[in-house]
Amino acid sequence: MPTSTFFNLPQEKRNKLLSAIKDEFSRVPFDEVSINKIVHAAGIPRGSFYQYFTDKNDVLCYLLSDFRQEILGMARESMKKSGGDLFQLFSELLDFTLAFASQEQVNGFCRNLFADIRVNSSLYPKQPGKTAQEAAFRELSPLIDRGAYALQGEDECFLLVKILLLIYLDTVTNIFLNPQNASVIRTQYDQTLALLKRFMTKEKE
Amino acid sequence: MPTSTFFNLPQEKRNKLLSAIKDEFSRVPFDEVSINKIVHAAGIPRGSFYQYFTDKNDVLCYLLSDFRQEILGMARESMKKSGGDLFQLFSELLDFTLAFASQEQVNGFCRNLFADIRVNSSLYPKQPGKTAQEAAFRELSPLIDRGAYALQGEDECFLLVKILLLIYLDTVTNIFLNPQNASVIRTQYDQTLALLKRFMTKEKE
DNA sequence: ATTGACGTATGACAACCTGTCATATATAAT
DNA sequence: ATTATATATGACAGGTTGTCATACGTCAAT
Repeated sequence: MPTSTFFNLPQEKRNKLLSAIKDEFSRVPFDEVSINKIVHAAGIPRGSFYQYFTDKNDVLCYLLSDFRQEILGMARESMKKSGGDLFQLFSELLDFTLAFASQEQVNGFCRNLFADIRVNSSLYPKQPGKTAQEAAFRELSPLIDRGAYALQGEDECFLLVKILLLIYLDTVTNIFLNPQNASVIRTQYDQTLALLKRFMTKEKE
Repeated sequence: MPTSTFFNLPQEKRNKLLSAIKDEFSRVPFDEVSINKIVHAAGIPRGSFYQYFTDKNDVLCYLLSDFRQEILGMARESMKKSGGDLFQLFSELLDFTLAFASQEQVNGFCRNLFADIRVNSSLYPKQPGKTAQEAAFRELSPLIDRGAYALQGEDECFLLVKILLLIYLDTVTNIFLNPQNASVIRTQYDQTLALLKRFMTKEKE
């Protein structure tokens, strides 16, 4: 998070800096963001930047914290309206996000942010229709015991595999980041699988 | 992917380079990886590196393609043994991944890789027990209509929200990367929500 | 054996980047 | 008026990257 010095800045100066930051984050993906370019555009000396932020990451955190606030606010609204319908919430959440992101300046930022996640992980090659998920599914598909699950058609089977992949990836990531919590996270993983299994497995006749 | 020149390299030289690459990718997260350090450690001139790889990303792709192969191989095995049990597969998958990653050199690499994804996204602050997921859940939890879902206890409710969040995030990412496919991806999202809803919603009495 | 063609190797170069630090300046407090 | 504290500044050291003109080695055909 930015230092207090940053928040004490005269409005005008802070806005100019913020605008420069957003422009730069919209221009290129995160790892190509240049602090040099930011300070130049904002017309502040290089040293000042480091008075406000410790580093590029710090800036990103700040930008995202705003975004998170917006999302949460919207979520509360939706839940109130629907009387607590989770699925309704997540349906609206996507609309909201896309609407939010389609603002001129925000759009480039989002694109670069997400491009970054994906490219860095490189688990998701870019060719549409040829994602790693789809490739993996095509490999596994013929091996799946089709009779076992209460799924309607090939499509739903794909969706289930996709869900499982997401959970798997998230778990692995979590464990690497918090090795000390590995066993808790592992347990949660097993529980999640069990939960899905309970609902998706066809009753034996 | 590396150029053919790279694969034509004499074994010894290629191995030395590969080893240097793995060391460097184990040392620091992706965006701090230094091609300079790699070529120095491998004892090859700087220009040569660019003869083989176009760039850092290229190297990562190559490293990950190996990894993906291993995973896929294991998956086929598991499916054969279990007769196509998806949940069994994903349970074993995590074990396999963690075992694979606990090899000395691989471990650092994995840690850095995943750290990168997370830190860059910054949606996942580091404090254990205080992930964005958990924070979001605590916010939403009281608003959820507890009677609506066939879930057992608070824990399962949390797991469901977590799953929904993963799917949401994945969808948003996908749309930003393939805006031209937005509507297809959107449809898939809706289908996934519907699928989960069908199973998780309690029958009305 | 000479010539050319091709793939490969090389390292100097220009252009950029970052984080720090000693110094200067402003602002407030005694 | 003096001291303390907060902020501003920009030069600097040490790094990075990708390119390119040049040099090398090998193989084939004249």
